[in-house]
Amino acid sequence: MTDPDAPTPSQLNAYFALIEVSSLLRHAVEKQLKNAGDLSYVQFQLLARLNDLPQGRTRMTDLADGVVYSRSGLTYQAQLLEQRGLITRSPSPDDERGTLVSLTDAGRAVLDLVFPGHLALLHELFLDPLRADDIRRLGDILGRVREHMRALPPRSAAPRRKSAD
Amino acid sequence: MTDPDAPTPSQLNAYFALIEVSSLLRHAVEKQLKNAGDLSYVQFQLLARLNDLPQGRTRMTDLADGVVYSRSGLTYQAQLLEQRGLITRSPSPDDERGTLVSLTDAGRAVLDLVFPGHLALLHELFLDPLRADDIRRLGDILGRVREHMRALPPRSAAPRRKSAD
DNA sequence: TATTGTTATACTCTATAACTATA
DNA sequence: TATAGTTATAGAGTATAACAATA
Repeated sequence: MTDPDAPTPSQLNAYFALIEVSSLLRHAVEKQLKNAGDLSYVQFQLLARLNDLPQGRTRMTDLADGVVYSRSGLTYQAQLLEQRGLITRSPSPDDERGTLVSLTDAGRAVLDLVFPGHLALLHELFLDPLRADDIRRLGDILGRVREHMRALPPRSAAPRRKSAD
Repeated sequence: MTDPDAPTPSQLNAYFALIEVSSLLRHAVEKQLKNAGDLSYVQFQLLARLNDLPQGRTRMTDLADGVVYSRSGLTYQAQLLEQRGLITRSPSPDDERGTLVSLTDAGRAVLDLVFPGHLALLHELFLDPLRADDIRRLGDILGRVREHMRALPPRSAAPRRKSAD
């Protein structure tokens, strides 16, 4: 009755809407990426992230940051991408333990191949029904949540310590 | 240069924030549900949906609605839940082809077991950093996106027609 | 002929732990 | 001793197509 955690209708509404929207969006995007360039969403994220880096390369660990899952999962995806010639991996000169990941021209080509459809879908599903100020506000609010989550002790994407929880 | 689909920084910001927030939230929630009640997120959604129905039961197809994936996927999850005694399946009297799914007492018990932690996490990760009016606004905006998506010809959760795309 | 649901199957992804090597 | 990354392995989830039964 006085459960402090009992969510208000407004809170539930926001939660459910977030879950359903992100889940539908992700599902549709995954399909598009698969069809257009035979990429999984994670692979696309990795390539896109590399593409956004000025130098076009990083260490594995930095690449994984925020893509949320285990080291072995990253290695697995990197292997697939390397086999397809979309990235290269080479030992880091600075730290001999590290691996530098680079986007290849072929990798950039796949991104180019996939991007138009990706953007079209993004508009069709997500952006079109919203006004510019809605979008700003949405980004603002979710941006704050993101900062909050990033600042929390990592429950999920724990670096390597003893998995709390 | 004049690509009509080129997203503005504000649009990109909203998109990336949505993806990261939902993905971190989902990851954390999945972990909690697994630990607290050995439920996958989908299983939780199915049980919760059944729990919200006044009669406590529906047909498979209606249960799948919005949980976004294939019929066989639903059958798979329903099998797991039935094996654990959390739901029952029985032939529908109205339509002999249909299957009625019901939540059992054990199913309700698992939900009760899992709910407190679920809500706590929801607050900790998602709701706490937001003001009440942010949450209202967020639910409003995402609610509109949701309606928009639902109204679109189903690319992903296509009922059964010839899979477009 | 269309629809409901199941089955068989193959594949992708993820996580855990053990391991190598460098710092 | 801690960190970067890989490997081995095992399990969970998903999709496709073929199928049976009913409408």
